[in-house]
Amino acid sequence: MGASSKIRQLDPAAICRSSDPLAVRELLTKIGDKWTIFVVLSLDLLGGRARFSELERAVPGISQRMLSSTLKNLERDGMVIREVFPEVPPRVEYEMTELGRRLLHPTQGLVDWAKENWEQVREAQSRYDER
Amino acid sequence: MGASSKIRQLDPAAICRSSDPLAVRELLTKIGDKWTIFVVLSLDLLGGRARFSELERAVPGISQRMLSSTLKNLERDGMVIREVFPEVPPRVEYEMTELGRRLLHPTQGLVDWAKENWEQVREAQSRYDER
DNA sequence: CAGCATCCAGGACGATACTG
DNA sequence: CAGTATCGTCCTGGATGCTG
Repeated sequence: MGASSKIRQLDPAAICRSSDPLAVRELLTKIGDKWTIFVVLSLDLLGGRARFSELERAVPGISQRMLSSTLKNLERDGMVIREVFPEVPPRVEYEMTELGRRLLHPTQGLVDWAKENWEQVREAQSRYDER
Repeated sequence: MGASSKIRQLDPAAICRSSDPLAVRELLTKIGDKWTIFVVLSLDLLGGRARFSELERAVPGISQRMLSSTLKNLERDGMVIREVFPEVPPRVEYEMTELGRRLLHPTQGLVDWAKENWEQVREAQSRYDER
């Protein structure tokens, strides 16, 4: 991109005008929730395909309720596909879609940023709280 | 850690081990809230420095309460600096720090992703809801 | 195994009113 | 102008127990 180099700015107003005023914020809010990013990263780590219990183990601290709900949202958003095998005991596998995989790049950018800067953030917080 | 270039993967477990298990998620949750990204983008748009009322106008729909609270968090995290001018009527200016500016790149990545993919997400949701 | 149903506590957020 | 205070609502998410 960068064809018209003029529109290289970040324009919140433009964001709000781009088709749907709520679209961007909605997507950002989605992946900003407590578990989505970790589930997405874990699923990718597990080769892009895993079953429920594998994810449960891969994401320490997540409850069944939240894993279930997070996966359901991801499925609804087209990020993962849920496949049920008619077996006993039941087996369910979740696979990342192409759309889901595209989320990995910007996510990685955020994770890197967080890793590189969280210490400075902590220091700033300490300084702030001292007063 | 990180010496071996093999560790180029996204490892949630590694994320959890990197100094503080909650750090990454905490930062992600922060910028995933309802207003932070828009305030950051707007402040950048306004030249990296603006007063309260300018931001209020730049971020449509935000209330004084939320703008105030969002700015306070950003200040605490070292993303912006709050400068009070002892005048009548009072004037307060907020300026982005270097740390805050560093947040812009990954944020832009997310915004781009959201813009490029929200339509596909909508379609997926429609298909899902039809059943 | 892979979940759903229920209950509950805490926080996010909006609306409104007030102030140095 | 740049907030704070207060109130009420909605939603998130944790804990627990039950099921096909």
